[in-house]
Amino acid sequence: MNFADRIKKHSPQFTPAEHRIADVLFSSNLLGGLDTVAKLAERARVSGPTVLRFASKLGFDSFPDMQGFLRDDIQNRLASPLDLYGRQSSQTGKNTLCTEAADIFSDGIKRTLERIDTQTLEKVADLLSDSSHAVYLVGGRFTHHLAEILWGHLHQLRPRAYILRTGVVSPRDHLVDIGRRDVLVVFDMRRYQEDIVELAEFAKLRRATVILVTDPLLSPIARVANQVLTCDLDAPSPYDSLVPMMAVLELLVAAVTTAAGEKGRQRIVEIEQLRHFGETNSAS
Amino acid sequence: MNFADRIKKHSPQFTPAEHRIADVLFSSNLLGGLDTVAKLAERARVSGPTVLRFASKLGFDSFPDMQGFLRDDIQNRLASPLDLYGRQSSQTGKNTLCTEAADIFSDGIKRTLERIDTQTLEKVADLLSDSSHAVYLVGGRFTHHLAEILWGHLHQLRPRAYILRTGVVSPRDHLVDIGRRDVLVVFDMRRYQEDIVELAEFAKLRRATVILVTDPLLSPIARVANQVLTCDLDAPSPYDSLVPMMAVLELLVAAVTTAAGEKGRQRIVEIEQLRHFGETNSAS
DNA sequence: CCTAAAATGAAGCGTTTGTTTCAACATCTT
DNA sequence: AAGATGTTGAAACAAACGCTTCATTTTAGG
Repeated sequence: MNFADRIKKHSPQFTPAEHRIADVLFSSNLLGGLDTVAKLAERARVSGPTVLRFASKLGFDSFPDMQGFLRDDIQNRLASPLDLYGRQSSQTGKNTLCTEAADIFSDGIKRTLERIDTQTLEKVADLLSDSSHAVYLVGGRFTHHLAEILWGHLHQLRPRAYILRTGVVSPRDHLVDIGRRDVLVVFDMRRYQEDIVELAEFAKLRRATVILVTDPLLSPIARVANQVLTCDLDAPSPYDSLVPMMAVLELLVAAVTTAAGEKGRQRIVEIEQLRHFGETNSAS
Repeated sequence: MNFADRIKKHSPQFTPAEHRIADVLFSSNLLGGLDTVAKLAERARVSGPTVLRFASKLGFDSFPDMQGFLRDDIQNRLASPLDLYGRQSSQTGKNTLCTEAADIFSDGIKRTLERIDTQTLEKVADLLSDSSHAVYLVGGRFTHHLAEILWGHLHQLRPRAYILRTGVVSPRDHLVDIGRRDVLVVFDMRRYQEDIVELAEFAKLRRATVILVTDPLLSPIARVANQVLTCDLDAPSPYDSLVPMMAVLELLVAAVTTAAGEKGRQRIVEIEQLRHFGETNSAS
């Protein structure tokens, strides 16, 4: 139930002063409820305690408690305009799950990419394309695969790009060579894994540059990261979505490709030649 | 000038910690700014003073001053429904790469998901949720990682889901057990790899059901596949994009989660318990 | 490598806040 | 009219807040 409904539900039990508070709230799109008790009381021409009784009558344990609920409510309302557009189009089409999913994904990507500022993107692209230092990549349970994919692209564009895997040599051991001017790219979304956090902290200890790709709740790594890119998680399933993070990844690839320039192109040609050499050798 | 523009205007002068605050604000539709200094600081993983310096850097006399401005700003946004659309105009082609990329990705996803018809989706979801047969997953050079991710989800929802990797046991050898009622999911996009094609043909020979996720140019596997899902490839870089394919993958997860129903939920609980058991055991 | 400058957070301060108590007031009942 | 019931705000209080100071850490330049 949203906040407005909650007020309407209890309005029969309101006293005159409480009705005045409700009026003030409605006339401000409920936003007046985010002010202080004193300010709201003044606007409704009632006293502080009356405002508090109002909040408690709505079933909240405290005034800040009510404000928290109200914030969530308003956040929903700010996010919903897209829902309206989505529902309109879904009436013409048949298949709700697909169109709904498309809207969720599009929305997540748009918000995620809009959040990225040019400066950060350029800085990250520079760091990833500069082959005078090494780049290490690592990710968590699911995000590891994104690290692998970025590695696949990065490897084509520049030398000294390494992926950290759990294997015979542990990621931590692999990082033993990381140094001052090197870069560690970490993909970490919620249920932030301790081992990944430790890894990032170790890299930071070695004074490496840490680039973090995470969700808006921010991995603990954000504290030590030099550059942070946040990606929405909204999915049509109960799980978190990797789609916006994948979009960010490919945006980075695009930026790095540009930044790598001629050097990168030459390297791709070399790799191509090497691959054909291998194929013709093993195929025969 | 609205609040978002004000942040963007000052963002070049931001320190890393301040950038993190900006990220948290944007990812909450700026609503996080109405919280207390301490709460906002905690969410951005910075200290209180940093939040105050952030507010003062934006030109506000105090934090409550900033909140007042922000409340007005949000009220304006609530009054006019054109929210996301209006934001582009306030920037007018500043960071074109990001907005352009967002459009490319959104379009790719929308076209891809609109193409999927309900029948195919349901059939695939049924096949993937039915644990009376085994499900094998495989992918190419890049798409392998998508197969891994789908496996990660599928494994949580049902038994007998296997990923084919190149290792000590080759994918081909691993498939030796595949039978009439089993399912092979293949991710294959252009530069269709021969080994993957052969694998699919082998599975078909064994009369298994083949589900193919590919690009609109269609992998050769489409000839033998029982169900085909096509995904656009348009990326902001010269490479092919995996974003729409990732979207399809997560759509499948959503559909399978629904189809798996109570059985799937029980399995998740079991896995959770097992994981905690392992943690408490190894942590001590 | 070292040093100057910038960035950041811990601790503490004074203020404001939300909250409680209780007396004054209004309204309704008999 | 007098009491009972419900409503309201002034005052006092403890908790939480925003804010300042300053030492520490981090970064950048020679």
